[in-house]
Amino acid sequence: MADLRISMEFKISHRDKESQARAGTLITDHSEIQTPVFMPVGTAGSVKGVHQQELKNDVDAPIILGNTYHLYLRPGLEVLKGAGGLHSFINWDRSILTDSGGYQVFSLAANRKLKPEGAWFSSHIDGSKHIFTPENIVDTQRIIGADIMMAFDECTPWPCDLKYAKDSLKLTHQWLDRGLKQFHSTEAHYGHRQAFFPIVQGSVFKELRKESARYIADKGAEGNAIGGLSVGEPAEEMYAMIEVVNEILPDDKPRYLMGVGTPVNILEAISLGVDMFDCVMPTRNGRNGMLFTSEGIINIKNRKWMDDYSPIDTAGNSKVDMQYSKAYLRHLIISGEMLGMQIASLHNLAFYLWLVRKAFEEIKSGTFTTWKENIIPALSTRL
RNA sequence: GGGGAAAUACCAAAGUGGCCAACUGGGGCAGACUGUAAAUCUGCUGUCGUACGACUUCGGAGGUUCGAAUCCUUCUUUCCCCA
Repeated sequence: MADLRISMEFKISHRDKESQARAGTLITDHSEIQTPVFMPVGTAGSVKGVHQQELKNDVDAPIILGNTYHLYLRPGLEVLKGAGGLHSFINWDRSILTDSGGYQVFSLAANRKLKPEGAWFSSHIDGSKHIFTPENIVDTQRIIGADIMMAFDECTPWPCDLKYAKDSLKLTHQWLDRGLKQFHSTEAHYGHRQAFFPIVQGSVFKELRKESARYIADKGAEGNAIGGLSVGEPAEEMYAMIEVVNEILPDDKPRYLMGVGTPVNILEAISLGVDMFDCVMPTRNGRNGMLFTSEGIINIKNRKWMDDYSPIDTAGNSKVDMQYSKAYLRHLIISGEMLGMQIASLHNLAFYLWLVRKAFEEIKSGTFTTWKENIIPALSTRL
C-alpha cells in the first residue's frame, strides 16, 4: 500500500511554555489556516443564516464544515458531482472539512442499525433506507471534494458502559482500517488534494482512550481527531480525556476536537494541545437568542435588554456588533424576524473566530495561559 | 321602533350543576441547546407559599341548590338582523 500522500502542510510556529498550546499554520489547496482554528458548521451546504460572503469578509473563516450524511441525502451525489463538488456548488473557495456521518450514528440512533459492515439509516427526510460503510463514506467525501475527510466512526453516547464503549471502539477501529484502505486506493476528483483524519473514540474511559490514541497514532495520518466528547459528560471528564489522548497523538500533526464547544471549552482544549474545533453552538444558539460576547453570555430574549440601546458587543469583532443595538436585536429575535437570527449567528461566529485568532496571538507572544485565565471569568459570565 | 345573540383569566376561545383555578392557541416570563432531523424544545403564567395546601375568580346584583362559570330573576354592556 502506498504511503499517505502529503495533502496538506502543518507547521507549528509557536508553543506556549506553561501549557500544551501551540500556534501554527495548516495549508490545504484551498486556504492557509492559522491554528488554533474554529470551523463554522455548514451541515447541508450552508452555514445557517450566514452568507458565504459574510463568512469570508466579516467572520474571515478559513475553513467550514459540511456533513456527508446530509449532503448525500440532499441534494444527493449526482447533483454534487454535476456541480463539480461542494466548493463549486456553494461558491466557497476556501477549505472544507466534511464530517463522515459518524455523529449521525449517535444523534439519529433511533433511525439506524449498526452492523459490522456499516450503519443502516432510515432517512430523516423520507424514511428511505441507506447503508453507510467506511468505504462508501470515503467515496462520498471524494465526490463532495472536502479538503479534509473524516473517517466513519461511531460517536458513542453518554453515559455508556465499558462493554459498550469497548465494542464500539473495536468497530470504529475496524472501520478506520477499511476507510484508510479505500482512501489509499482512490483519487481526488477535482484536482485538489484531500486529507483523511481518523477519529479517537473510547468514551470517558482513559484506558480505552489511550488504546484508541495509540491505534490512531500508528496510522500516520496528516491530522487526527478526537470524537465522542461533549455529548453530555461533565467538562472535567472531557478535559481529562483530551489530556491523555494528546499525550499520545503525534505532536507534529493537527489535532481536531470534534463538536466542541463553548468559548471556555475551546480555550481549555487549546491549552491541552488541540488545534481545530467545530461546533453548532454559535449558529444554533445564536438563532435561539444566545450571544457570546466579550463581556459574557447574553440571552437576548430576556426582558432586560428591551431598552438597552448599546451596541451588541462593544468589542466590535464583527461589523454588526456596532451597527445594531441589543434592543433592536432583541426585537428581531422576539419577533421571529430572520434578520435577527442572521445577525446573532454572524456575531457569534465572528466572536468565535476572534477568540481563536486572539489565542494564536497570545501563544505567539508567550502570554497565552495568563490571558486565558484572565478572560475565562468574562466568557462564562451570564449577563 | 321591532326581533335575535352574546358577556369566561393579558388576548382569542372551550367548558353549560360536582372530575374547574377553569381545555387549547396566542401573548408574556424564564430555561435548554456542544462533529445541526433544531428559525427547535421544555417549564411557568389568579393571589400567597419552596411544597402539601390555603384563599379570591368566569359582566354587576340577588336567588335556587348539599354544591353554580354552568339553572332562575334583574340590571349593565356589546354585536347582528328587520324597519
